[in-house]
Amino acid sequence: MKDIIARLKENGVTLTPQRMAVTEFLSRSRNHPTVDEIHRNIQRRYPTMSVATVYSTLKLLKELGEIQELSIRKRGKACFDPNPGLHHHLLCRKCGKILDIDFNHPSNCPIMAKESIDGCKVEEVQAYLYGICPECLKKESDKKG
Amino acid sequence: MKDIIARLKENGVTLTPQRMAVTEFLSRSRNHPTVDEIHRNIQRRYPTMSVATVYSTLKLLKELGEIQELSIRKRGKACFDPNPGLHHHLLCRKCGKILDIDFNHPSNCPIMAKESIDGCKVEEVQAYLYGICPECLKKESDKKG
DNA sequence: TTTGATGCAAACGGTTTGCACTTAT
DNA sequence: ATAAGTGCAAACCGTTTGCATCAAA
Repeated sequence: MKDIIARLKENGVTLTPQRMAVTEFLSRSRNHPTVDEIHRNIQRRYPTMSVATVYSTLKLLKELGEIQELSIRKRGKACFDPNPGLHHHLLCRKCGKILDIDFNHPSNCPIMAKESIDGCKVEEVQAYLYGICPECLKKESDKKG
Repeated sequence: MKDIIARLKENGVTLTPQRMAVTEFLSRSRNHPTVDEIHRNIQRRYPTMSVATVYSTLKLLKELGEIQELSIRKRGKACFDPNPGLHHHLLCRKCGKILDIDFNHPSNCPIMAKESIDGCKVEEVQAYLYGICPECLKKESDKKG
């Protein structure tokens, strides 16, 4: 969080209150917010905050490699991840939440052979797991007694 | 191809020329076409073919489990896969094509432990590999001499 | 005749764009 | 004075929807 602001400064980015607000909110969030979630939240403090600015800030942060946009969408809306590094995601089919999943593929997994799967050069892998999150699993087992 | 038509018939689906055309075209295609790709192609033979019908047919085929819609998009457009089974995809960052990738995770891969990754129950995995397709790899090595 | 599929056009919703206004250098 | 960022509204574009028309059982 501190570091990201520092890096933005280093990159000559003008740190306006709006950009700070987006950056801060996204850094704190763990639920891969959509544009309107970010926008609505920030509007509580900056009533004039516009969606256009949210979009432009997200674009900026993405280009600087500080955040990432997921390949998948929440009900048709883009969602953003403050962690730009490689990791995977689970989509809970009960509650719709998207959770970060950290795991490494074992060395005998074909996708580790980064040079050749079906003759393709693989540079990055994003796994989307579909299933049920711990919270919803707990609810289920509670119901059963 | 024959089988899918047969299965549709079994399911009591009215096999209109439009539905046949969509089904046929998608079955033959290997490049995960978008709605307008499907539409444009079919319009050559059925000039009155509407996008609405393409959408409704794709929805129908999806619900019957005969095709799948990918989680990712080609320039913002949904793309469809005639293979509804579990497999993965490579997105070529040179030419933008989406290729099918078939591989199985080894048994020591965490995502095979379907009960528990970070406390989540995993039911299905879709891996999106980002890299370079064989065709573009060839072009590259040809250039180098 | 009734049912359901089609085609058109309008509506919808997320995202992008253009432009006037503001702010900081 | 110049350059850059913001906010508003309109435009954009893929998708969905409503409805009149058409075809089949």
